[in-house]
Amino acid sequence: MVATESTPIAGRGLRADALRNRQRILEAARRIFEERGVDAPLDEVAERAGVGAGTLYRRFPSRVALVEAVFEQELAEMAGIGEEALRCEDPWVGFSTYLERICAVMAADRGLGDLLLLKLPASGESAGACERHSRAQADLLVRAQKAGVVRDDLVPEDIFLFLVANGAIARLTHCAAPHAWRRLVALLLDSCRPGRNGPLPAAPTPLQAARAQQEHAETKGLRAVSCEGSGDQRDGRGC
Amino acid sequence: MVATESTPIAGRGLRADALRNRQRILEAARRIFEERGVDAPLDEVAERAGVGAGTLYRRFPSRVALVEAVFEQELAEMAGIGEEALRCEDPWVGFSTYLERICAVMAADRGLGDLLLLKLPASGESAGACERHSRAQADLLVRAQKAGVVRDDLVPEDIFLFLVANGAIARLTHCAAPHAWRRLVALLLDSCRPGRNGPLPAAPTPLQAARAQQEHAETKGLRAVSCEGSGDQRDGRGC
DNA sequence: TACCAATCGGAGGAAATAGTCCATTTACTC
DNA sequence: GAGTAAATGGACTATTTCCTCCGATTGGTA
Repeated sequence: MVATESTPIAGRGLRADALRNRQRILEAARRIFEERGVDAPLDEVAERAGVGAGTLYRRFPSRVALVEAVFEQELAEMAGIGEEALRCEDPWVGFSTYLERICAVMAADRGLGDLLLLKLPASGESAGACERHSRAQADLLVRAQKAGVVRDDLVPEDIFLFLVANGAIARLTHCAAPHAWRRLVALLLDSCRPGRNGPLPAAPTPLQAARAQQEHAETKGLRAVSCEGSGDQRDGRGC
Repeated sequence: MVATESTPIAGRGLRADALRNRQRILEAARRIFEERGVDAPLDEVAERAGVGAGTLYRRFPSRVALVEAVFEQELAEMAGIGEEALRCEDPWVGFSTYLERICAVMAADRGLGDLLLLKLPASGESAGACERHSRAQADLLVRAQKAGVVRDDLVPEDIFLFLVANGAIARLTHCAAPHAWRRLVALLLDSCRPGRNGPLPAAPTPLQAARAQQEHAETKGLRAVSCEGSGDQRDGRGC
């Protein structure tokens, strides 16, 4: 395995000025992704970092590489939110505060919000954190169900649906009604309580959810590299 | 008032070939908006219609004009869905089937889905239909609340939140899990039932919802015309 | 038929974005 | 302090999309 930019000791072996620029790029990208999402123009990142476009592209050959480097730490923190909620004794409090906290993150940081809804292609380093996060989500749900405080017919993929919904509200109402997402989350949490509810339509399968996340990544300019000779025909809805 | 293209007898007075082309443009736009949303490239509409870009722009000087002409009828039909649900005797059935039907429309037609979430600037003709639709939505909600089958703390703006959520799910999972939206709608409907629910965070005010819809329209390339000397500074998140 | 105003269509300018290239500059090594 | 490989940055190409302009064409009429 080649030591890439996203290796733990990232950027080791770079010349001092290169290392400095790398850091400035990461900081600029962090802020710009936060404001505009992970599909923000990279030229703008370069400009804000005070480097040329060439420098940015040499350091991070693809948007995926940059996004991974920028959010490496945050991704782990989000998994941490899930694991922390699991340490909460009350299963309902754990489940509900997890959802509230993660949705708050999405509302406050558009880049992280994007990241929670997509699957990075070949996400070498970040894969571990994503894996931990997914497991924490599923554990939170199952624990709450076993305790009888969440309806039994929910599956982990429903959390993905919740996050998609929350992200959309947060994006759309960010300026006009910055707290609208809280209301949606409260309503969704209500709908999670067990009760006299009829049968639900089928949830997405894990595979379907993963494919949706992957397709979403592509719309954000995070397509996998290589793929030589890609036809790249963009038909109507990409199906 | 000048007789514009979107006058009831649209296109009256045009030469025969111009009228024919106008129709072909509308049909092409209808299909392309359905597949890709109302922000699809107009050049593609022209190409599919088999006319030059100039012809399209002469006939419909702005994207707004084209969108209005294309969806004039559908907009009225959507208001009709609401009014039809009001004629349903059971307030809950009316409310829930309205939501299901309108969400189904959004899932099946991305253009209409877009349209339901935004406010067209100066929507001359379509304003009436939108007005009817909003009133029907509010009436459905209030009637269900008076009958005690929907919790009292919901407001009409919550329906907007529901539609935003549904639109996001529909878009994101359209290929991978085409029926996922049904599950979200079912969950949201559950959350509308009255019960032992705690207080909800504040809903967007009508003004806030309207502003969100308007801002959303702008991101779809549906900005109002004129506005001479517009500064047009696009800062980070447009706030 | 013949005329002309209405219409056409596509060439092309402008803006935004992605990604490459290379002449110049600079940090490290000896 | 000089040499060299690394690093730089912005000019440049390509692409996409919007929108305008104008010479060529054609429908409707006399």
